[in-house]
Amino acid sequence: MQKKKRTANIGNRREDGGLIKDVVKLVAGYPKIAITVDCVIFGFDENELKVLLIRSDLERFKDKWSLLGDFAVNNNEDLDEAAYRILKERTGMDDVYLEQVKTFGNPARHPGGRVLTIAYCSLLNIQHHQLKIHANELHWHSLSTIKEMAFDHKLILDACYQWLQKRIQEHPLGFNLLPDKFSLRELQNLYEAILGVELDRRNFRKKFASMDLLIDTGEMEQDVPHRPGKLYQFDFKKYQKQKRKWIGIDF
Amino acid sequence: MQKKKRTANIGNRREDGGLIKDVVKLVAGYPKIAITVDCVIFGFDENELKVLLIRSDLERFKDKWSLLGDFAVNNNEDLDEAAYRILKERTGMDDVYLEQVKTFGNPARHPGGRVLTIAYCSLLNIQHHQLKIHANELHWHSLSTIKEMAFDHKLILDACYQWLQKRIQEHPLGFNLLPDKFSLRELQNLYEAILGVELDRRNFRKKFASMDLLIDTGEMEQDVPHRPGKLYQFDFKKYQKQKRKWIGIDF
DNA sequence: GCAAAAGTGTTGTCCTTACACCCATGC
DNA sequence: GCATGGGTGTAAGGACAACACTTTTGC
Repeated sequence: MQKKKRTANIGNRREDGGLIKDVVKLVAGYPKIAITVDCVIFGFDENELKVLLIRSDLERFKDKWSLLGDFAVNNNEDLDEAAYRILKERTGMDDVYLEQVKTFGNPARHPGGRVLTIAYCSLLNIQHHQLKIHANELHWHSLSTIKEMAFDHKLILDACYQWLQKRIQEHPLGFNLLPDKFSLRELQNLYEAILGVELDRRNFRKKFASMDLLIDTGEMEQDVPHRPGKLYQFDFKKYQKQKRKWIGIDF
Repeated sequence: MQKKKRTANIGNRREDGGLIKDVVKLVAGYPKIAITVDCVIFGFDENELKVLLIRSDLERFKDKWSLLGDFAVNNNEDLDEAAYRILKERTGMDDVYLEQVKTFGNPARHPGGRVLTIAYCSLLNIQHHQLKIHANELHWHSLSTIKEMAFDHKLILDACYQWLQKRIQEHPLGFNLLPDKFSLRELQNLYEAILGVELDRRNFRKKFASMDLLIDTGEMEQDVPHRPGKLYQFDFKKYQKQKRKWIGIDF
């Protein structure tokens, strides 16, 4: 509002109606700020949703937990690549599911100055992906035990959790949290843990049976102190083929 | 991978186990890049979804259309505020619906160097919000006529359109595209235009009737060459109260 | 044989879909 | 009076919710 004059110069347009030729100079003339990519990494273990955190190493946030992140976009990498790189560097883990969730830019969110953070959400199977790096007390936390965190990381975590709750109902993301082969009970526990509700076992099984996207491996659970359940795999190929567009109005 | 050594310095952690005290210096030491906020502004007119664009004033993109955006986060403003400011500056419009959609960071997306863009989606009623600024041939385009655009703006536009298609089915966003008082026919036209489908009139009306979120204003359409329809308002207050959490699995 | 979880069907209710006729207005 | 869209109801089918008993295994 009081910056009307500024915008005539700062915007990518000129008042004389001519075209801008030197785009490098144009971009160079603009303010720049620091960027981080932070990953909210969810796992599932002991029927609980877990999140992978480290101890903040800022004096300011002593004893507080922090998401895995790093200053990024330094190199010639896309945002998604930056997120993968950070995940790899910080945990030694590879081949994990990653998706961009939201960008956080509150001017006061970092005590060291303006820092923009692009939050990614990651889902992985705790068994398959052993942590290979253990700096900063990197380990898994039950979601329910997390109260305060460094920076605005609690805000980011909450946003990613809400995103997950919604997303898992519409897309088959959840399988990334489970072993390749899983029982229906494990699958149901996963949904119950994420959504925070109890589901009817029969209806749950019927639902997945009717989708016809689970492959019966012929194998059974091992070493369980009760009747073993069948193990299934999710048929990603089939899902890709038959993805359908939902049309409806519901709010 | 080949940057293992670098990350030990670049990451916000230190190998000696000590805590970082000077956070300002820490942030200052990191690479910074330019940020823009770009707005995909949708309107609805003549039963078509429209989007507000300007002519790019970069020689490089001569004659190409561009989203409304600006270099941002210069001031002490949050991202949402920056988006509002840009909208106001570029169009003179105020009080519009705005939501963050996605951040784009491909290293090659701007010819002038690395520029990160946070895309916002905006919905407004073309009648209510008259354009007050007309620089750069700012005007409304039918979505279907837009082929090429400057930068990766077509990609951003497509992402926002997909976002809108999904979002409008789950949230009462659409009313932002309509006048305060609207007929059921207008509402249905809106949904049909956005979703690209035909809907059954009776079922559509029944659906909204059963929601009980439309207030009958008692007024009727004026100057229509046929039987005038009733005019309704959306009951935002009531909606806020009864928002319910959807639990289901569907993919 | 007991504990613990696997596996399985039916019924009622609700939501969705498909479909056709009369009504009010402008011209 | 005719063209145009407004307004309405019903029946069939599909999805979802609620609910209980038998089976298999480990101990």
